[in-house]
Amino acid sequence: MLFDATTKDTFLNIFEGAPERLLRPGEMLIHAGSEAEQVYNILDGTLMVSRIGNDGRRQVLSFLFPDNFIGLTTERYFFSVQAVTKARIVARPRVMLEARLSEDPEAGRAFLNMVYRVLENSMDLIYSLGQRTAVERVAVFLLYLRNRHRVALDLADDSPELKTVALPMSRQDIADFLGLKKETVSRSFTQLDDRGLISRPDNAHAVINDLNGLRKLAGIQDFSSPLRAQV
Amino acid sequence: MLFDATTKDTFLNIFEGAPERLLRPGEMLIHAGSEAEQVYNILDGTLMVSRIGNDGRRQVLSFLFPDNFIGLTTERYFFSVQAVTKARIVARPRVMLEARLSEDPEAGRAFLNMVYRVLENSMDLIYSLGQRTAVERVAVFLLYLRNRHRVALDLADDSPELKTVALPMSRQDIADFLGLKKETVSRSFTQLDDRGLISRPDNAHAVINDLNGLRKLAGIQDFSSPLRAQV
DNA sequence: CGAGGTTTTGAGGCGAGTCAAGGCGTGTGG
DNA sequence: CCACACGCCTTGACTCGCCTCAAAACCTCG
Repeated sequence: MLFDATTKDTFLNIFEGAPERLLRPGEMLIHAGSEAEQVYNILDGTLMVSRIGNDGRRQVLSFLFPDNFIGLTTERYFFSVQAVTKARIVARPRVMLEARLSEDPEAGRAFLNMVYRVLENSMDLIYSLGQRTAVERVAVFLLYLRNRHRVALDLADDSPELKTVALPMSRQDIADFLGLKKETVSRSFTQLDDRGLISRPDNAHAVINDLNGLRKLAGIQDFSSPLRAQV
Repeated sequence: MLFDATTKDTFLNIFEGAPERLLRPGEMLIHAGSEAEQVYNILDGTLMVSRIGNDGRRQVLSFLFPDNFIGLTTERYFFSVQAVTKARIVARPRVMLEARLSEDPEAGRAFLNMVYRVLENSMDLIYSLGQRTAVERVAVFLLYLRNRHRVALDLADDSPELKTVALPMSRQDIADFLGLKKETVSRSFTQLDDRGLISRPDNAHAVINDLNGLRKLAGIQDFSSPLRAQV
């Protein structure tokens, strides 16, 4: 859930009336190392934040969805951003954001809260990569997507709309996010299916049959933190 | 390098004249889930940020050193902080920080920059955990400590003081940081030693004999980003 | 309907984990 | 000042989970 900005944060109003841009699937929006002159907000579609080593290894840092903010850096981007699906975004010069943040303490606070959420999510990912097994990682991944969907549409936790989670990204993308190989991701899905926790109508969707079972497997309600009541 | 605040950031002046507190090795400063009423700055010693699953698995998120800031959250802490060595810290109410940040845009900017550095470092860790092998992780870990030392003392990259890096934390702590088991950490150190990259005068120190070799192994100068010229 | 790409499944290998023993360093008490 | 005990680190032998390489199944789209 890196880089998100839920509940229509105040600072997002800088994007009102901003110029739109369309991205085709796979199109690069930001190359790591480039100057961070623009910041963006997503209107529609799924994007992907990643970092690529010079030997070709790729780590996906986050998936981005509508209303997510892109631009968490100063000067230069230290990550790349790429469209997963066809996407629609709006752009503003970074200076406009900065002006807004320093003139309005309320916007500054909202922005900082958004950054804290990003940080917390990156810690969740660190925990997954460092401590969880392959199946567990895939289980939390599904819950993570479910939760993204939930907050984006502002739904109740038991809303029937959340039974199905969309998987717009490839197995390779998921693998690079979870620190696994695509074959292992595939096998883990199969295993969750065999255990009766999910079913798969097609490659781009997973249906959650046993939410509590998934949560138990994922070890959610962890971290002895009342904050993270559910994911 | 999570949670650091190098180059004496402006906002740190809230800690001038703040009450000191001493921590014994192993002492808890923050329990995950507790209210974030205070923020801290480290004067002396090494601390450790971690998250613990309810099955006992522990992920160390970051090590903290003098001048590092502690308190990146709103409301409640979603991580624990614990002393590694004997440590001296100063504390201020979080509201004092918030007042400072909203009244002085310059402090706000400095604070945000610090948070961006923390984010960038957590991405480095994510890359390590997701993509690197055991020896590679240990190699970057040594370079990471070296760099912490370098910025803390404001030394040149080739300063002879940086030949030796201190390892105040246990092998278990390192293992939980790098997503490995302590035996694997130990074997990786041995391997770096055998390859002639480092030598180990004692358990709490490593001497870097071949900096370029270590960097090459770590795949630093990665991410096609001019920013990260060296670590 | 066929071609190319993606996903799944299978067989075998390897890197890191597990379990266990031995070494080393530190601190304490004789 | 030495002896011993305790905790931590290292090393060894073996296991297992994920990776690698390869083939088959499935989708998508011309």
